[in-house]
Order: sequence, then structure tokens, then C-alpha cells
Amino acid sequence: MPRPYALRARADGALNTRQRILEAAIALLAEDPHPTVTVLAIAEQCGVARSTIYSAFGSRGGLIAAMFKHVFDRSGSERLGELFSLPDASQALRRSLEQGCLMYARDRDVVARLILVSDLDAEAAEAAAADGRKRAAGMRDLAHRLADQGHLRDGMSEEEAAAYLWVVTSFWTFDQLYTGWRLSARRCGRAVVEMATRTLLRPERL
Amino acid sequence: MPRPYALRARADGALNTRQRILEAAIALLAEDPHPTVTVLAIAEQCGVARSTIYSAFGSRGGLIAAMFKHVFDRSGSERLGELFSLPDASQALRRSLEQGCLMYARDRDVVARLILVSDLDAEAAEAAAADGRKRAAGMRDLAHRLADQGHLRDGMSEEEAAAYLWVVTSFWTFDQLYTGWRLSARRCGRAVVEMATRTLLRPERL
DNA sequence: TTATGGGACTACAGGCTGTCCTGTCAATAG
DNA sequence: CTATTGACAGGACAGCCTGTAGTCCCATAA
Repeated sequence: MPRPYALRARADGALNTRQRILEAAIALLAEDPHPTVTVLAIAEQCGVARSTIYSAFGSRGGLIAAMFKHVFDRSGSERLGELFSLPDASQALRRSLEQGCLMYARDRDVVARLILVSDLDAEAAEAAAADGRKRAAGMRDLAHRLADQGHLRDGMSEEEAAAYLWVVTSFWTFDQLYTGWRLSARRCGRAVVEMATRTLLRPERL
Repeated sequence: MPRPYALRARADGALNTRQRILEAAIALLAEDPHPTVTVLAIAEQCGVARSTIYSAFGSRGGLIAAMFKHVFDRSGSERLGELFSLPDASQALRRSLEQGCLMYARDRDVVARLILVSDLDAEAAEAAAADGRKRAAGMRDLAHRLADQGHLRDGMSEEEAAAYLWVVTSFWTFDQLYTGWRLSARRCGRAVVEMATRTLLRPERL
């Protein structure tokens, strides 16, 4: 007959290990420009057995998916949420796009690497897709508010506006400017805002 | 003493084999949405020994680099060049961006896959970078012509214009709309042109 | 006829994933 | 205090992948 276990401390310890592995894995991506994202390398990075990673995340794909979520949900996303929720939709657009670029820039290498390896792994791809759906919903919301407040150009439908916002807020749009064209994070932000506002908003309100 | 060999037929055969391998490899990417891009899989796809691929391309990375060049240089790029060279820079912009989207759409899966695996392989990454430099030069040229012909908005420098063109002509910009937002190739083209023209050109010339 | 080189086939070393199994140790319940 | 439980380390192993090397066949050109 099984004994009922509360396991407060044990469970905490396990959670802690999970966190430690995630942090170490992300640190590995941040340090090395072309890291070998192998389970062994990550295990060694944080002094944990390879088998521990499998028991904590199930598979390499599971680990990468968890890293993806971790990076995209961590520090800075509240700040972004605040700006995004500014009452004036036009201000929300400008400020959150700029802030988004700063956030992308801070973790550029990690994010880029993570997106790449996620795309090649079915399990991790799901995490990336989920993040995409979240961003898409956000952009529809912003487009709706822009329309409501009369910011959109004549002939620009809400749905079309959401599509444009979707494009300009993607990591790759940022990175084409940042890594591809070597602009500073701040300039990237300005450029992205410029594209969005010129394309979407009434000229007289620019 | 080595004998001078013309080897017309043999060399032709070898070239032929190279081509066949490339075509087969690209077909493999096109068929399967999530293909395992292994040398063995490609070898089997076109009924060739694995070792033949190594002797023809040197390595997996070499093969991928060759595929990259092959896809980006093949049919359609003359057409794109034509449109790009139209005397009216504004027309060149619109027509070549639309045409570019049609080309991206035709080989979408192959291109996406190729960009992903290229980024994770040092050797293939060079091929991708070379293609990027080519596109960057093209965009600078177009920006220069737009400036010369007085199409650019007040305050829009040639260099800045090139950066915007660089972003909107990237594969990922297209794909965010095509795969991410499920627009048709034609609508993607219109959207990209819209972003470019609204951002870059004088409002009165739209 | 004969040397040459393209290409097939085989074998092997080394690296990675994923699974399984054993052993150790700290936390917990009785 | 003692027995149980679960986190974790460590190792072995199958299976797949890359890259290299050696061997053989045979069409071609001298």
C-alpha cells in the first residue's frame, strides 16, 4: 500500500533543478556564437547528468521547447505588456514596437538560435507556433484598437493592419536590420515603428 | 608521366551527376514538409551512392551550399532581373517585389528548409551570406535610383531606404505573410509593395 | 590494348539521441 | 529510529548520422 507523500522540499528541489538546467542551457547559447546544442553539452554546462535532463524534459525537443517558453516569457514581457496596453493605441504601437526591439536585441543570439533549432524539431516547433499564435492575437487586438480610435488610414482594414503588424513585429524583421544591416537596437526600433506607422496610420496623424 | 585527358564525355557525365543530385535533393525537400536532410536520404532519393555525394560536394555542408546557390540562381531570376532593371525605379520596385514574392512562393518549402539548415552549418552559411550580400547590393542600387529619380520621401536617405528595402525583400518578411498569415502569393506581393512604397516614396507619387 | 578516372560498395571511427538499469542519498512517514 | 520514496548520477547499449578510406568495376581516350 503506497504511503501518501507530501514531498514539499523534494518537489521544490526538482523544480529548482529544472530552472537551473534552463538557465545553464540558455547561458550556453549566449556564450558561444555557434554552440553545439547537444544534450551532453548542456548537461556538462550545469554539472548535471545527461539522464537528469531526459527525466526533467523528456527529450531534446522538450528541453528546447522549454527554453523557448522560458526566454519569451521572462523579464521584460511585463514591461512590454504595459506599453502594449497604453490607452492611446497609436502610442501603444510606437512604444511597444520600440521596446520589443530592445528585448530582441538583449537576447539576440539566444533567440535566433532557439528559433532555428525549434524549426527543425517537431516538438519544439509547437512551442514556437504557440508563441506565434499569442503574438498574432496581440496584433489583432492592437489593430482593433487602432481602428476603433480612428488611427487607421482610409482603405486599411483591421485584418490587413493586423497582418502588417504581424510582419513588422517578428524577430526576423528586427534581425534583418540588427544583424543583417548592423543597425543599433534603438535604430531598429525606430525603423520598425516607421514602417508600421507609415503603412498603417493616417498621414495627417504621423 | 600523366597523360593529358580530354574526358569530354566523362566530364559531362560527372557534371550531369552533380546536377541530378542537386535536383533530387531539392525534390526531396519539396516533397516532404519535414524531411530528414541526411546525405543518405538524398543519395537514395536519386539512386546514387552516399560516397558519390561526398566526392561531388565534399561534405554535407558543401551539398547544402550548392543547393542554396542552385535554387536562388535558377529559373525566374532573369525575369526578376528584367523587372528590377526597369528604367522607372518606382516601377522596378513594385514589379520586382511582386515577382520576388511569386518566386519565393513557388519554392517556399525548399527555400525555408534550406535557409534553416544553412544557418546551422558553417559551410552552407557562407553560401547564404553571399546571397545576402548580393541582395544588399541590389537594394542599395535600387535605393540609389529611387533617390536619383526623386521618388524618395523628404528626410529619407538613400542608405535608410536601402535598409527598408533589405527588410521587406527578405524571405522571412514574405513568409510571415505567406505561411504565418496564410495570404496568397499575390496578396503577399501587394502587401510587401504597400509597405515599401508607403514607407519610402513621396505620398503624392503613390 | 591499356592507363585513367567516375562512381558504387563496404567498413570503420566518432558523435549524438533516447532508453534502460543500477546505485546513492536526502527527505519523509510511521 | 527505520523503512520508503523519489531525485539524481553514471554507465551500457541500440540506432542513426557524418566523414574518411580502401577496393572494385568499367567506359573512355590514348
